[in-house]
Amino acid sequence: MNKMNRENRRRYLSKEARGPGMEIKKLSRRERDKLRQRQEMLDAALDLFSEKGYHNVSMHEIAGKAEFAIGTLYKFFKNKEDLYKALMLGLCEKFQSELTGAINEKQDEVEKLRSYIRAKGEVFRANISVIRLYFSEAHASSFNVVSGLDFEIQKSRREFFESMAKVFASGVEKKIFNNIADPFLLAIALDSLSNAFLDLWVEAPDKYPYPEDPDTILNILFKGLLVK
Amino acid sequence: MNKMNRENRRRYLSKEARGPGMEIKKLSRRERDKLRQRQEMLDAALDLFSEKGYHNVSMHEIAGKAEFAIGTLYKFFKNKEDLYKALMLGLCEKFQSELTGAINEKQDEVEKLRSYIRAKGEVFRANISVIRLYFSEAHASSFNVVSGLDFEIQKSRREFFESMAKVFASGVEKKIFNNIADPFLLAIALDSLSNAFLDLWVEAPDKYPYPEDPDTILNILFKGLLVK
Amino acid sequence: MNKMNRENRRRYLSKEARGPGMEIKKLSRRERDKLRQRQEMLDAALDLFSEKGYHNVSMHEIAGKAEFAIGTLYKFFKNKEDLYKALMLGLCEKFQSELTGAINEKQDEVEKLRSYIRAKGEVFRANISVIRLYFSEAHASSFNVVSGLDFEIQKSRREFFESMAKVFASGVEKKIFNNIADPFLLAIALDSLSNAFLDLWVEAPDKYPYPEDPDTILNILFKGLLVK
Amino acid sequence: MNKMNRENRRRYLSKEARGPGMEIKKLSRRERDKLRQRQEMLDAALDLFSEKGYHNVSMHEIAGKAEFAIGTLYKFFKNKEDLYKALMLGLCEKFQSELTGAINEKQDEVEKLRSYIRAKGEVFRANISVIRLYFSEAHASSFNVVSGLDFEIQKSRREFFESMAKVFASGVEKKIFNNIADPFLLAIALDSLSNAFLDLWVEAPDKYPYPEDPDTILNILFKGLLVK
DNA sequence: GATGAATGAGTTTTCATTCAT
DNA sequence: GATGAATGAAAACTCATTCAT
Repeated sequence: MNKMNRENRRRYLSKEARGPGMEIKKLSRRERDKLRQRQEMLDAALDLFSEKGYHNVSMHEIAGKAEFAIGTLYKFFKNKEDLYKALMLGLCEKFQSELTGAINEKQDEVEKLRSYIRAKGEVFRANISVIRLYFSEAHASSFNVVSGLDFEIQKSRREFFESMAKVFASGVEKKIFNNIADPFLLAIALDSLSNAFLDLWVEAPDKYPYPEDPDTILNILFKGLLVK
Repeated sequence: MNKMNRENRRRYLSKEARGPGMEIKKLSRRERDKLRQRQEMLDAALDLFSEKGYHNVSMHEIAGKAEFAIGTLYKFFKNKEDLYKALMLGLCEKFQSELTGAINEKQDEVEKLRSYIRAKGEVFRANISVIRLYFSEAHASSFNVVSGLDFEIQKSRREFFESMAKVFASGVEKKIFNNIADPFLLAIALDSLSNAFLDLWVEAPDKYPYPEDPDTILNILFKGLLVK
Repeated sequence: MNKMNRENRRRYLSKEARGPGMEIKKLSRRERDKLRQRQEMLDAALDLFSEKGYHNVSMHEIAGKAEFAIGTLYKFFKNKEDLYKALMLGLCEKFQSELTGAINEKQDEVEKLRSYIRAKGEVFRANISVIRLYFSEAHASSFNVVSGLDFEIQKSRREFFESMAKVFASGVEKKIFNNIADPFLLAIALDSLSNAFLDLWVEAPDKYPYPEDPDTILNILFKGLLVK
Repeated sequence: MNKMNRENRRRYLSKEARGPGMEIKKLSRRERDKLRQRQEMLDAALDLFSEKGYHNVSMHEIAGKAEFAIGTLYKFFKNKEDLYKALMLGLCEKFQSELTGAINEKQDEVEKLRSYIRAKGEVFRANISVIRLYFSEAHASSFNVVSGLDFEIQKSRREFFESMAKVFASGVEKKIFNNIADPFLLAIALDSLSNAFLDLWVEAPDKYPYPEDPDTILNILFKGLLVK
């Protein structure tokens, strides 16, 4: 069952990741249909979970919204938890890869950070409801709704932090940055700082818009607070 | 939830109930009893929710643990959601007031920040499971398990940030701090930074212990990252 | 849960076993009500199971027939299997005790056997549908619908065979019976022989009525088939 | 269900299908294929039902094990009950015919009975799990899981009893047996007696092995229990 | 006022069966 | 004729909530 799931996931994600090449032709119509159906189910589930939270959405509701019979839903996901995990994992990997892309598309270290902050804002803006869901039910888990979800997600998060830590390390090496803290901690710090701004924005979009200029956030790290 | 915790909680809440001055005398025995009963119910609920999460605890379980009849529980809280809200609100106010206390007990601005960081570590250490519960089910809510919870909690959170913003503002005025960002944003930044360290600690207490020395965190703000 | 069940069962069975003494007064009205309700549920279940078989009866159906809410049914029996076990165990013990009584009420060994055969006919006549249920779903189990049911039932059956074996042994000792086989096997033999007649009767009551005269059955054992 | 069993079954059933004489040639390849497929389905069903019981096996499982599509299964058997009936009927006829064979292969009446008892032990030993299935779900039915199963099975059983009754009648005629009871009842009696021994063996194979020597069972009928 | 028995709507999940390809 | 994806009715069981005692 586990194996099956992993394969489903891989197939799904490879499609996700796949560029617009000609590889799409390799999937038979049957397979493409399945993939589309699966995605329709995930989309329906996402809408409902986002709106009402995991425990307040029934499988019947999801099936109904996706316009499939309940049995069909269970053909694709062995149970509610499995569906939730697939949903979250897919989304996290998508977001992570967008942010990683934002870092990689620039050469200069400072530009990488700016690009990251901008991309993060965009990802949030485009996916608020999902992110709310993530924060409300998946984060800080272990004992959570869906235990086990975290392991894979944390891993991918850790990987992301590592790649951002490399940006800081390289900046320090090039003497662009002062060596004020462990690069990994700096990565965490920048992440949390941008989260804080996003949090404000989520709660009061008008009063606290996410800054257009990434330096609004970066300066908190860049300029020393303490007068020497 | 260990014994110490329960006592802390009780101590706090009796203060809560007491209100300012000697008004305690104004409560009749009847009223005091009710208050005690209510607290016993909340304590039981906290233990269970922390352990298993909101949706995996039944009202019967709570009533059982608190040693009251289910009907009595419903006399005090009109439904499960109401009970959950009351619980969370109480806890948040307690935490907020401990952190406010930590700030107020020092004169010097830098010391206030250090004291805050230390206190936050202690609050977390002493209340992990509650905090996990908060993050997993209450945070980023409004659309959440328990809609409406947020309003009061956000208000008290906002108040706290305001008082921390004053610390930064006053530090700037005294030329202790450079004016690198809006004081409110600095408050948010420090909060999020310490949260990030606590997050690391929660996920891997051994690998990422919460720093003994508050300056480990503060230096990320204090020292400028960017080489001038 | 197990403990609770056992207590329920004991309470139930002691009532079952209890003679018409004054002990009944010891039960509060509350307790008597519970017992009556429980019995109403078991009665409804018995009717339905007998008619349609274990797997073709739903808990809702049982609750409906007994005129209780489904939740109430689950207050009394933790699940469908538990209900079935309680039902079967109660019936088996009741039957066993009737047969044991039939044996004990006579002094003479041959009379004991006759009394047993008569009593068995009566028990069957009065409880066909139950017995059909027993044969169809509980017997020859181990891998059956309700594994574990057997242990207690087999035990009580074994005990019954032992007491019948004693009748044969005592008959042999008194030189009433020839020592043609192990008394336990003779008990088994008589049981199976009477079962065979009952089987015939069940399948074609008119063509093969269960014999009025117990000797019709007994003679198959009593008189030697083989010409010496 | 071991390999030997499957082969036995196949051998038997091909005979079944063949019918008497060389009619096998009359079946077209198409028809022979169908018959083989049908048998493969029944074999798979038998294995699964024996292992888990009627209600715990799904049609999909059966189709899967038989390596046919579910639709194909439904081409052969109009529903699950129909499949079950066909399976049981086939098995009963097989067993009945083996026992009839055992009787017919001897001349002497006493030897016929001995041969029957031995054969019955062998049939049981080789088919316990099926027999358990039969006892647990099919026996004493009509009102059972699968109503209607019984009619044909009872008919074949009746036929068998008739042929055994003839053995007793003929023995009486030859003055080998005393005329202690109706020959049909004697047939029933011997059947039930051997069942009882098999029952003991099924429940405790070590404690109550089915007797090597058929006379252990026969003597209960042969020798008179009652002292004259 | 306290109690806890009773309620029944609602949840997840399974599986026999159909029918378009 | 074979296939197996899709269906949806139905089952077991839970639990927030009510209300008669």
